[in-house]
Amino acid sequence: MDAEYRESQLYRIRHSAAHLMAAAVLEMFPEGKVAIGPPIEDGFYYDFDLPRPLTMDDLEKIEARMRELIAEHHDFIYQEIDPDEARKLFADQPYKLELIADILERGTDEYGERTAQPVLSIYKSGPFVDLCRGPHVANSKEINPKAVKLLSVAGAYWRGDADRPMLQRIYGTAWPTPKELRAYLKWREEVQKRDHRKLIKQLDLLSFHEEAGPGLAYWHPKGAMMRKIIEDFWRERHLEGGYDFVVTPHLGKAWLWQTSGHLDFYRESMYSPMDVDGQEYFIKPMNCPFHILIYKTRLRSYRELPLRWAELGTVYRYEKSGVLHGLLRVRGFTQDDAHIFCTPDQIEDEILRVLRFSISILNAFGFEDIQAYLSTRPEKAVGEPERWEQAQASLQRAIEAEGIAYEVDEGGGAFYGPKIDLKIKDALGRSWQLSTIQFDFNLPERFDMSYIAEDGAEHRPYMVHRALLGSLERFFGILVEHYAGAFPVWLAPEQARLIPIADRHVAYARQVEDQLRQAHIRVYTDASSSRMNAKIRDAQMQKIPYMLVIGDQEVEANTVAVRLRSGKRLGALSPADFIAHVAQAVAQRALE
RNA sequence: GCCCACGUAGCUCAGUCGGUAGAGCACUUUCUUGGUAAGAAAGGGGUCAUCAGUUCAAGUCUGAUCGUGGGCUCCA
Repeated sequence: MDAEYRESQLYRIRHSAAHLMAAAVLEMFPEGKVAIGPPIEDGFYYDFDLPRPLTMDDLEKIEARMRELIAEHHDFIYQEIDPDEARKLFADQPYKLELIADILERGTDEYGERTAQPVLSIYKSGPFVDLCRGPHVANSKEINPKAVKLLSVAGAYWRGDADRPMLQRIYGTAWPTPKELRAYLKWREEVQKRDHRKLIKQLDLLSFHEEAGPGLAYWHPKGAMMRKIIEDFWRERHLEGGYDFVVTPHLGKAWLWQTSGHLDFYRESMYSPMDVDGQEYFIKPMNCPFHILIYKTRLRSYRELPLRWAELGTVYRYEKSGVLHGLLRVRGFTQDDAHIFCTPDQIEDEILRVLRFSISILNAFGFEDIQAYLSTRPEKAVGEPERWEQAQASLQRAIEAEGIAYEVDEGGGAFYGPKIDLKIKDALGRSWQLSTIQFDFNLPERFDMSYIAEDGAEHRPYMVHRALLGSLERFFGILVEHYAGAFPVWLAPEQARLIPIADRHVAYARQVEDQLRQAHIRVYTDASSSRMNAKIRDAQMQKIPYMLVIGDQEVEANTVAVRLRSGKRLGALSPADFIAHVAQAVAQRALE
């Protein structure tokens, strides 16, 4: 949340709306307890401890009451108070008492942020008084009652702590004008329409099976076709980018995971071990230890570094049941993983190279808006400080050399090394983290990796993990939402559908189909008994880029009548011309 | 994992007060052979997520389990 927003009138409107919502809720539940209620991106929430779960009916009543409160033109009055007054005022509000204690003892405000001076302040608006630092609107008339809407109820832990009570959080949104509210609600609808969980079903791309285990994706022929296209592209680019490929097993003995440290730090996210001949084996949650074993099969010379080893490695992680979410959070997924092993003086070049490589691949998939996040050394960390310094400097210089916008998360790195994450913005303006480029000072140590340097002595190589798309499953889900299922021609699982108007045109359609297939166009003939209109509708709903209508005229002239999914018609083209047209669209990665 | 909600045909959903289940689409068959987003008719299709319980009687009420959704926590 940026500083500009915090200073804005909109922020005040939302914050004040949250207070009025709390007022309405307390009228409904006089014995209810209030927690906190800040503005957030696109709206606000307030957390409550109430005697019963809220329903959508309640929400409507609360919203109606909020509008009345707004219309009553209450002033929001700021007042500083001393601790005793505060404790008295909020005597029956245990969450507020806890906040008061925190503010006084820890010098934090009600959101847990440090403040210069512990100041207790309240805001009064009508009958409702809240412990609050503000800011608020001066009077509720600054809130447009028709630009406020309550959206949902959800559970939320007090202070975000899973060991503390579960509260009920009401989410709402508020905007300067009803028009902006409508635009926001429309955007939310668009988000729902593009939901990949819906689209992968409608477009017959993937499925999940509760009988066979949650969080495990099944790729149908069309989904698998797209995955093949993505993988082929990925491999080709990696060859051009100087990578070699490795392939490693899906499981390994406990020794491997003890050595890597996963069993110490990560065990609760790993699938339970299986007993094989009295030995514990684990399904892999990561590929790195396997790549290291390959590295260690012989002595390595500085002359053969850097090594860049890539693998589409399928890993399994036991994610908690409540966090699974379509393709975006699964338990089995394929990382587009690679590890770079290099010498200290190669680091700078390697990082720049991998960053450029990553950006060019993201661009190819239609993601142009990229931001970088640099995470640096946390308090608890392994590895020599000089190495951290060098690694962080090389990361930062690479980002700056590429001229992409970035933010630094000081101390936000993993204990084993600093990293750059790349986030893209999709067609709806939402950010998704895709690429990650991270140093690892831990594993080379634990596995005692080395190379022989010019001086004839053993040295520890630098190791960089990187994934560009992240996981193929998640990336696929993001692609589906980005394109709303209408994929660019090069990615579309079915690029063209032949639509014979009557049965007598089917034979010619089959002939064209064969011709197009020889040109590697992914094409199918709709030979059903439906009318042409129905066939077109079906192809439209499947978001197929090209519909090729074939009737008497086309058979006669040896052409196809080309319709795009936009509704635009290209007229009659010979099969050869159509092939050339598609080749062009594929080369340009055009949407058409 | 936690809070709340939900789970009915392949899909999207309806099902009132507890009285043995319905629609549209899809599918099959027949008729229709058409010119750029749904031609018509007939037919098949259900252990109402699963397992227990209450009841003369459960899709409907209760509990547990599994799964899904909105969030929270987590994502070294």
